[in-house]
This record gives sequence, structure tokens and C-alpha cells, in this order.
Amino acid sequence: MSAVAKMTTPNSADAKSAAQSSDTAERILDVAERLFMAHGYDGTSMRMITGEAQVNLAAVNYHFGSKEDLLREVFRRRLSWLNAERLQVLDALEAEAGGKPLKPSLIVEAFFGTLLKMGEEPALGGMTFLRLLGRTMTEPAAFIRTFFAGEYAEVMGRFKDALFRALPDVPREEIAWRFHFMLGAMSYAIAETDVLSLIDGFEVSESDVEAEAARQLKARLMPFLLGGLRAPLPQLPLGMVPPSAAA
Amino acid sequence: MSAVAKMTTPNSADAKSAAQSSDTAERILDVAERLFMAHGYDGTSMRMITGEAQVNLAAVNYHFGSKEDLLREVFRRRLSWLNAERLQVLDALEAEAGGKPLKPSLIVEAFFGTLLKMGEEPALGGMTFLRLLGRTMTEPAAFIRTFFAGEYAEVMGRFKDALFRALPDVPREEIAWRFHFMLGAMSYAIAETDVLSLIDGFEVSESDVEAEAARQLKARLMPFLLGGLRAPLPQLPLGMVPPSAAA
DNA sequence: CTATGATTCAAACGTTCGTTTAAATCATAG
DNA sequence: CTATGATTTAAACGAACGTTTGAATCATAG
Repeated sequence: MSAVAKMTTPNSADAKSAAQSSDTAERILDVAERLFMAHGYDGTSMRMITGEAQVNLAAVNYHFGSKEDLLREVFRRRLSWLNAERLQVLDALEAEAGGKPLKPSLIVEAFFGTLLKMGEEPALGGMTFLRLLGRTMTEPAAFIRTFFAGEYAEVMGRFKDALFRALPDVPREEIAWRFHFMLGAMSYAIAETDVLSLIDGFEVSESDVEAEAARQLKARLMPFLLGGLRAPLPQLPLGMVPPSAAA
Repeated sequence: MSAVAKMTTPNSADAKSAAQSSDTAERILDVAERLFMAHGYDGTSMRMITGEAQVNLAAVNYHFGSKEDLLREVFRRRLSWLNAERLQVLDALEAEAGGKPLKPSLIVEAFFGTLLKMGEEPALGGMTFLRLLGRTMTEPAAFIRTFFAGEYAEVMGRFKDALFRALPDVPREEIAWRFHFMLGAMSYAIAETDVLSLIDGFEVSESDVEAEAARQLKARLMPFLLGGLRAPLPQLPLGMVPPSAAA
């Protein structure tokens, strides 16, 4: 019988070895996270993963079911923390404000700052996960996009609503667009795959300086995002309504 | 003998059929552009391409050499126009300014506006190519990144220099970072693969409304980019020097 | 110790991949 | 018409892919 069929993590009831849980499954997740980041989903084979993790080829199917399920689990263990943290920070801000609209800078900080903080924390995936996330957001595979949509729906709605209330004079569709642009600037920045990197000498951050790189990125990115969000509204020649005008 | 081995486009010397050139090669390029956009490089097989283009499986290898060469040619025929156009616009602006620094808005418009104009022109690839470009910029495959670096090097250097002269009081590394962020916002926006799209009902642009979508995108994006570029400088706790501080 | 279920293991499955081959077909030049 | 090179075609190549299988091994409970 396979581990995934019985809907429970192996060794989960074990008290003595609870600290390390399933060594095999976790080692697979760590290696998969790094290889998916470096080579993409299609570019990473099961044999690459199981080889580096030093587990049997069948271990992935046994513990996770399939390669697609593995990718989902790689993201789930990080995004569950991120979603909870983002909601908690937003809840705290709104409670503190007592019904009044939040300052846009606080909302942006809560959404993007929370994510960028993961880059400083190796236990939360560090820059490896941030890069993986940035690169995966433009993956065209249907099952990936469906998964992301489900994982992000609630949080995205909450933060967009907060921005709508914070900027009552700005058309909602314009806010949705700019949220979109901010997401893009961040995704691309954390992906670290850009053309510029290869043109000039770009130093890939190593484990030690990784946290510093994440802090730098955050310090540089946040002013840019806020500047874009507050930019003068475009004079449109009127036309169709693009992404997500509704709440 | 293969077509690629003799270093000349088939039928290139033919006067009568010069208008259509090699029908097969061009049909392959058009289909490949669309499929690479929809499914990514690894997700698109030679059999998908040759099947939709209604050519023999061996036609790609015959006309282009390999699958990698095909992808490079798909981009080359669009980027050669884009590079030339960007340089020409910049040259014209600098000639008009007569040695004086350009306004940052003009530089940004020359760089990003030129690209976005391709989305309005089906003959230049339209939104299909824009989406392909946006998605490919975060592809991790080494041969793709190497190719992009070579294609972009000259133009990127020219525009960064123009920005350096336009903003003499802003640290060069900060300008490089913000150029980076602007590239990201644009890449992600034109990729149209974002999570938001699936959460709300997002209408994929069809051939007729495609040009209008491109105009909308440009009208919304340019103010955002300029707002980010002009944002207040971050107060940094000092630290390492990240991407591309040199000219 | 023995029994039971979880986990690991080596091996093989069928499929799809990019590429190559050699013959067939086409278009043009002499 | 005939010869020559360009192009197309059908078929096959070996390699790599994700997954499955059934036995071996391990850890724990009674």
C-alpha cells in the first residue's frame, strides 16, 4: 500500500522520531524545491530528484503519488505559511485601524514585505523558494495555474478589498491593474533570471549572504512599488474592461 | 543535404516566389511561436508543431537544424526588428536633444512603448509574441538565457546609459535596480499568466480586440513604470552591491 | 518471538521525445 | 527532355520519461 493512499503522513503518530518526521519525504521536498527552481518543472526529472535526494526512484510516487502532486506539495508547505501570515498581518492592521481605511503603504508592506521576509529565513525556503515562486508564476502548465489560483484566491481578495477601501477615489479596475503590475515587478525580481544578470557580472547569492540579498531586494523594491501605485492616473481613450474589475 | 547546412534560406534567390519565400519554414515559425507561448519550450513537442503546421516531422530539423535553433529563430525574427526600432528611436531622441540629457519619460517610452507597439501589430507578432516574450524571460534553460543575453546586450547598455545621464543625482545601481523592476512589471503584464486572471473572469483577447488590449496595457503600464522610476530613494542600511552597478 | 503494516528496492513497463536516414518527389537549369 | 539539387516523405533510431510491480527489508505491536 502506498503512503498517499492512506491520507496520513508516515510516522506521524510516532513520538520519538517526531522531530525528523519522515526523513525521506522531507529530503525529497527540499531537493525538488531546489531543482524545480533551477531547471523548471518539465526540465526536472524524477531521476534527478531521487538521485540527489539519495532515495529510490519509486519513493516520490510512494510518498506523494505523482510528479504533479510533488510540485503541489512543494508549494503547499510554503504557501500555507505565507497565506496565514499575510492574513494575520492584515487582520492586525485592520483591528488596529478600527474600521478606518488603511494607508496603502501598510497594505503593500503587509502583502509584499511578508513574502520577501521568507527570503531571509532559510527555514521558510529562503531565496530558493522565492526564486522558484517567481519563475513558476509564468509557467503555462494548466495544472500549475489552477493550483495557484486556488491557493491565492482568498488572500488576494482580502488585499484587493483593503486597497479599494484605502483608495476610494481610484477606479477599482485601475487598482487591480496596478496590483497586477506590482506582482509582476516582484515576481521578476525574485526570479533572478533576467537578461541583465548575464550581461553584467551578477553574483548569485550564496547561503550566507542570501539573507542580506533578500533585505536589499526588499529595501529597493518597496519604494518602487509604492511609487507605481501612487502614480498619476492614465488618461484613457476609454475602451474595454480588462482583468478583474469586480471584487 | 539539409537547408541549414548551406547557410542560405531556401528559394531565397527566386524572384517570382520571393513574396512567400519558404512557405514551410514560415508556417513552422508561426505555429511554433504560438505553441511555445501556450505550452512553453519543454511543453511543446516537434510533433505538435509539425502537426499543426501540416508539414512533415523532419521539416523542422531540415529547415532550422534543431528544436533549440527553431526557438532562437522564432525570437530572432522579432527581436531584430525590436532592437533596430529601439535604437533608432533613441538615436532620434538624442539627436534632437543635441547633447543634453533626455527626459526619463522619453527614455522609458522609447524602450517600453516600442515593445508594446508590437502587440498592436499582428505583422510584428502581436500579443502572441508579447506573451511568449514575457513567459520566456523567466525560463531557466541555459541556452535560452544565453541567447537572450546576447540579443539584448547592446540595446540594454544604450538605454541604461541614457538613464544614467538623465538622472545624474540617482546612484547608478539604484537606476539599474529600477530598470530591472520595470522590466519585471512589463514582462509579467504581457505574459498574462497571472493568478488574478483565473480568480476573476478574465477575457483572453481575440484577434480583433487584440490591438485594443495592447493599447490599454500600454496606457495603464507607462504611468506605473514612471511612478516607480521616480519614487523616493530607499534609505539603505548599506551593504553588498547587487546587479550591474557598472555601465 | 511472531505477525503486520510501512517503507525501500531493483527491475521493468509502455510512451513520448528529438533526431536521423534513405528513398521519393518537386522545381529548375542546361 | 534530362540532369541536378532542393524539399518532402515515411519509417525507424536510441534515449529518457513517469509510473507500476512484486519482492525484500524495516519497525513496531501483541
